[in-house]
Amino acid sequence: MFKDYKESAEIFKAFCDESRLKILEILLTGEKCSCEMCGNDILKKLDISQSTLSHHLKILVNSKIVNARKEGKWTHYSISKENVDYAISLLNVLKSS
Amino acid sequence: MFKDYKESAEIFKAFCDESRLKILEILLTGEKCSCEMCGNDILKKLDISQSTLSHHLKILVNSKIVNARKEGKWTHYSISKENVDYAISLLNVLKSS
DNA sequence: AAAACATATTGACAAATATCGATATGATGT
DNA sequence: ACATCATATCGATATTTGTCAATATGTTTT
Repeated sequence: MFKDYKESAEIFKAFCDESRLKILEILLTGEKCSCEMCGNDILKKLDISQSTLSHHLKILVNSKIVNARKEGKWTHYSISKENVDYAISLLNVLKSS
Repeated sequence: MFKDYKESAEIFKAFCDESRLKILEILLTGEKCSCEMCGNDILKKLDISQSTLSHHLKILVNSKIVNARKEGKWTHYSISKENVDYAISLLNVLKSS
């Protein structure tokens, strides 16, 4: 059973938007610093503005599925495999009984 | 990688709303016919109206996470473990590399 | 400390979503 | 076939979300 509906719903928000799935897919190739995220290449690939990217990154970090590690000028973003595992464990509950 | 962003996002929509998580939790105890869903007990527990429940059930069925089996007067709802597994497999991708 | 650059926040708006009460639809039992 | 009951749809509204351009903030380099 889910202990905290609000928190669980929050976690899955990470995955229910196309742009965020694309961002996660990019992070799948390894940690990316924000300079790489905002560099024209990736932004162009996503086809969203810099502020929209920032908004989505905030949601991803908020859901704890993405880690943000600040190092001087840049923030480095990476997928939290630990919390992906936690999300998976929540889904696994739905297979019980 | 995600083949179809739109479809994947759709699947995870099942889990990103508190009411839907509560409905899934109820279905976790086994298939429920709509009479049981709409019976006062469950509806009261969810604290939503009948039409709102119907709306959420539609989203759940649409995401394929919930099966709807029509049998005469009633529709029987159950969790599709197969598609929960599919959702899990999508999340597992995020742990690779 | 000023300039340059990266990123977050703000304010505005459109689109999507959650919700309700009322009504329509569709199946069952009489 | 009519009445009843279960559930879906409709129409309305409030809230949330995604998006952008503009601006603010915060870091680095000169």
